[in-house]
Amino acid sequence: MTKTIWNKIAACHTGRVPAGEKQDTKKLIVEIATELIQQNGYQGFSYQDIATRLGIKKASIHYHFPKKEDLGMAVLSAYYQYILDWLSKYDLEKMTALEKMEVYFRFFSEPKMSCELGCPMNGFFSEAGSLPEVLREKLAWFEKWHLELVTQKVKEGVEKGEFKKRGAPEEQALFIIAATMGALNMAAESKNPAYYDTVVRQIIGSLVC
Amino acid sequence: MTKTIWNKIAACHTGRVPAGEKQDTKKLIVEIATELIQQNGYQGFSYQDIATRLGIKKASIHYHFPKKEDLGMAVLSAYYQYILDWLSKYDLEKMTALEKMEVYFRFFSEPKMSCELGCPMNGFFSEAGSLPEVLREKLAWFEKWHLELVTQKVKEGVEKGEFKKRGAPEEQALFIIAATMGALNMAAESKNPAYYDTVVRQIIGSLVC
DNA sequence: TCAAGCTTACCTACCAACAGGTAGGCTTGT
DNA sequence: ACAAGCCTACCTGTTGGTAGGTAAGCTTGA
Repeated sequence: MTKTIWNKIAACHTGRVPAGEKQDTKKLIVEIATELIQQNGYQGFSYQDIATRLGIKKASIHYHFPKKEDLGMAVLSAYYQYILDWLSKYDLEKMTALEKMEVYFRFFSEPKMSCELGCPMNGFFSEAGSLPEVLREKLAWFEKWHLELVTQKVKEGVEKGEFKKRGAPEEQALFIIAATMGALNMAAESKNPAYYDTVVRQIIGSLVC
Repeated sequence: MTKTIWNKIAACHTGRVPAGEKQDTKKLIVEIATELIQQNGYQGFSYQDIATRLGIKKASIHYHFPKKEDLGMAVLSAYYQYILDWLSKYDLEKMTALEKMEVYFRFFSEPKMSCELGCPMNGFFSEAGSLPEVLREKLAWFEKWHLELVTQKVKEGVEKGEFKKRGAPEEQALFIIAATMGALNMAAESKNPAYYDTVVRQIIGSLVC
C-alpha cells in the first residue's frame, strides 16, 4: 500500500499511471474524442489532440485504439450506451406520449451531449462521403434505430389522440428528427442553445395541434 | 486570329489555356470545391483533390486562391449568388405565401445544390469549431440573412391567414430552417433524397393547419 | 508596325508541419 | 514471469503554402 503511494508519486514524475486506474484512460480518450468530433467533425480531431489533452503520448492512444476508425466506433458505441442509460433513468411506462417526447428532447439539452456542442452524429454526418465503411454502416444502423424509436412514440401519441395525425407516423418521426438535428446543428454553430429550445417548442406545438 | 488558333493548339501541348477562357478555371475550382465541401466538409477537401480533378497542378490553385480560406469564402459567395439568381427567376410578387415557401423548398431539390449532396452550409456547420474566423463570420451573416428571408414569408403567410400562427414568425422560421437543414443532412448521409421530400411535406402540413 | 515590358496562368521543385501508424523498450502491479 | 500501460523513436504519406521559372497574351509608345 505504501508501495502504491510511491508509485503514484513516481507517476507524477514519469507520467506513468498505476494499474489501478487502468480503465480510466481508455474512457477519457473516448470522451475527449467525442467532444472533439462534436466540435470539429471526424476528420477534425487527431490522436495528437487527444494525447496533448490527456498529457500522454500519441502512441499510447494507438495502444488503446490501434486505428482511428476503432476510436470512431467506440465513440458511437459509447454514445448509444449513454442514450440507453439516460432513457433507463425514467419510468417511461407511466408517461403520456407527450411526456416521453419531452424526455427525448431533454436528452439533447444535457450538458454532456448537448445543444452546446451539437449531436455527435452531426459530426459524422456532414463527412459521410469520406468516412470509413464500417463507420458509415454503424451510423446508418444508428439512424434506423433512432427513427424506429421516435416512430413508436408518435404512433402511440396519435393512437391515444394526444398528437395530431399528419401522414404516416414514420413520416412525422422523420420530421421531428430532422428538426431536432438541424436545431442542434444551428445552436452549436451560433453558440446559442436557445435556438434548440425554440425549435423544440415549435415541434411540440405542431404535434399537439 | 490565326494566331489564336495556334495558341490553342500550343495550349493542347503545354496544358496552358488561352486568355479567352481565363475565367473558366477559377469558376471550375469554386464549383469543385463546393461539391467536395458538400460531400466531405471544409477540412475534407484539399487543393490536391481539386488539382487532380481539373488536371492541373496544386500550385495553380494557389495562384487563384492564395489561402484555403480564400477559396472557402469564394464558395460561400458563389452559393449566395446562386440563391439570389435562382430566386430572381420567379415572379415572387404574384405568389401566395405558400407558393413562395414551395419555391424555397424546391431550391434544395435542384440537382446542383441539392439534397443529394446536402446544403453546402452543412459542410461548414459541423466543423464550426475549427473554422477560420473570417469564414465563421460570413457563415453567421449568411444564417442571419436566411432567417430573415424565411421569417418574412412566414409573417406574410400568417397575416394573410394562409399559415397557422404558432408563436413569433421568427420562431416558426427557425423551426422551418432547422427541419429543412436537418432533412438535407439526413438525405445526403443516407443517399435517400426522398427523406427531404417527406420532411418538406410535413413542414407544409404543419404550416397550413 | 512591331518590339519592350507587363500580366496571366500555368509549371517544377521544394518546405515545414502534421497525419495515422509501427517497432521495440521500460516500468509497474500481480 | 508476465502482461498492462506507457514511453521513445521512427516511418510514410499528405497537407497548406512558397519560390522561382516560363510561355503565351496584352498594352503601349516610338
